[in-house]
Amino acid sequence: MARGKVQLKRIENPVHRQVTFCKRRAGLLKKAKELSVLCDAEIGLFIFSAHGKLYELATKGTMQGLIERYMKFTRGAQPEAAAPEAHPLLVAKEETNALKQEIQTLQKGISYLFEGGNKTMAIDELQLLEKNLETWIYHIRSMKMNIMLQEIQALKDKEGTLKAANKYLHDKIVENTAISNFAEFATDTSYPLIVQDGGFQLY
Amino acid sequence: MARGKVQLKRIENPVHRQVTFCKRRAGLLKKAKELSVLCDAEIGLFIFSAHGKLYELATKGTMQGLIERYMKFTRGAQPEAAAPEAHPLLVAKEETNALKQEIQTLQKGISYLFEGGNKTMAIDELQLLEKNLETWIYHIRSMKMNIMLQEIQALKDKEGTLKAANKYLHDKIVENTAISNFAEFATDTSYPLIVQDGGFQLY
DNA sequence: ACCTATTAATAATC
DNA sequence: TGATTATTAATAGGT
Repeated sequence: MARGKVQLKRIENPVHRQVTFCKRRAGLLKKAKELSVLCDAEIGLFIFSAHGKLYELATKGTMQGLIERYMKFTRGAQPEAAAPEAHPLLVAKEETNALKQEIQTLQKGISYLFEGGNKTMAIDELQLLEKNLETWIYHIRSMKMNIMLQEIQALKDKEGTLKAANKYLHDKIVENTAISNFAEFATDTSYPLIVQDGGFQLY
Repeated sequence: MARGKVQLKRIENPVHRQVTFCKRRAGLLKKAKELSVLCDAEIGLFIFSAHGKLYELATKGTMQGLIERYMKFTRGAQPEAAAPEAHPLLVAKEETNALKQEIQTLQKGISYLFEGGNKTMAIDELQLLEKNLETWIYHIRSMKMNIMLQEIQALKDKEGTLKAANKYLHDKIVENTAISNFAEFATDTSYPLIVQDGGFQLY
């Protein structure tokens, strides 16, 4: 993607290869993060350099957790007859992973908050604050959400009632007109009697 | 990288999100293959879509094999205290407890932050934190709020239209009845033609 | 490591 | 889905 096409084969010059490895590795990790954020996907990625160094990314929880999920998934596809839930050790490890993930989520949030680059704070102070932020946001958000969801539901109910009333009245007019022979009235459809449903979706 | 910058946040529109997921997933897998070929690296990549579907790439051998290599590598890097290996379940439970305690400690911190009694932190650090915290909360909140307020407004608009249509129809009936002497029709008010405004308030 | 000319990826659109 | 295309993003080659 620059100054000349690239051939899809091993770069023979070791210097070029190393440089390209660094650059493309960074690019790949960035792309993986972006995909996970943009599309709500969970991604596990590990790269072994030619010299055996490991680079990894787990977009949710730990790599261990993602690998376990992967194993479970593939095991499910290929039923290899293994009693999964019976082992208390597995259960305990899953719980551990869940907790680690919770902590990681909080840490991710704070790093977003401070990505402006103030490294001057103590780690313990930062960690203390992380949870506070999440907790507070969660409470505020859920309260607001509840209120608004209530209002939306109330309005939707009201809409239903009005539509029903509307249809009832419209029917009455048609019926009435038929009896009275008010022909011009029966054809008066200029007013929007029916309102289309909108396309809003909440989640 | 096209027709408009992309924001690094979850794409809310489900259609856009799905399309982007397909495209970027393809791109990511391609990039991973390229990196492995160009730079002689071994790459394991798995992607779980939001709906749980798995996409994977292993540039050398099977994913299982790569995972094993990964495990071996990380195990080597983090030598887990050899001694208490006697009882793995106990170890796992201890880890769980430690993590729970960590979370609890973090949660306690919120009272520090919002009850004014913390002399242990530097003032300027606190002020910086508060400011960032509020900014972040504001952003999250306003995004959600905007979506919901839009829906509420749309529903209110629809309600207004329906009410107007309702009133128009009702008037027509009254007028029609007066002309036609359908006395019993004019007094038919049993149906709820008018809906009272509810008492919800936001803010 | 930093710079740019280019290529590659892809968001919007049909 | 599958193309098309206008743009942005990534990066190869150089300094």
